Amino acid sequence: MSGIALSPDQATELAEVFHLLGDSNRLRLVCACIDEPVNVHDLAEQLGISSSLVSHHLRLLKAARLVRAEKRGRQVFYLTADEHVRCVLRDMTDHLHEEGD
Amino acid sequence: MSGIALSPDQATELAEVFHLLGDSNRLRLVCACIDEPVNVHDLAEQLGISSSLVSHHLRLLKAARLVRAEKRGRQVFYLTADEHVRCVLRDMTDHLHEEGD
DNA sequence: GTAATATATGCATATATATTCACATATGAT
DNA sequence: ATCATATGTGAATATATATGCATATATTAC
Repeated sequence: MSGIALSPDQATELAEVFHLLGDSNRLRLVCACIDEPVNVHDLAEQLGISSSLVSHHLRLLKAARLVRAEKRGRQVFYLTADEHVRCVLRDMTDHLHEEGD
Repeated sequence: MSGIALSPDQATELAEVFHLLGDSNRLRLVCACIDEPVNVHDLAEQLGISSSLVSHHLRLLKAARLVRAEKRGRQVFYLTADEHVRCVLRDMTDHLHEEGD
């Protein structure tokens, strides 16, 4: 048989992570706070989208534990939480440029 | 600033790949033919879904060059094409089991 | 040629989901 | 207390998309 045989459940679990990274805004959010915590307002400004939308996306990312929230005063700082996802993202972004056919 | 600052275009490009992997059936397809070419019928049987649905998904995966098609007689064998994606998938599936909070 | 099998494809549709807007909640300053 | 700022949330909606079904195309066997 060979290959990686994923059970439906395993596939669903893994696919959920990829699905979250499969939206460009969410992907940019995870990448933006991969090195240090960033607050919602700064994330919104950096991406050029509304804080509300950022918040919506962060809620999903947090629920999947891809990011962690850290409250400081009235601001909330977010930080990419999943070490393995961080690895995958660095890996993928490294290869963004060396793509010649 | 730090973090990985993806331009909207870069994010879209990367997100497209993740988006494709973000469906459990497609994810299983890519994983199933990661080691050796597998034909459509076998893929359908292995996943327990229709050949039509497999074909629909393979078309998307092929368009994004995540898989390659290889025709042999009246069968078409598919093979995971993107070396980097293969790496990510092995990496991710390896960590599926060591997930204790 | 016909028949049978393997893939592909176009259409219809139900469902999911990204986004916006309005409003709510929380925190700090005065 | 009020005001301003930061974040979260709920509903509404437009769009995307996974799937099924019918049908088309290709290839082999006869």
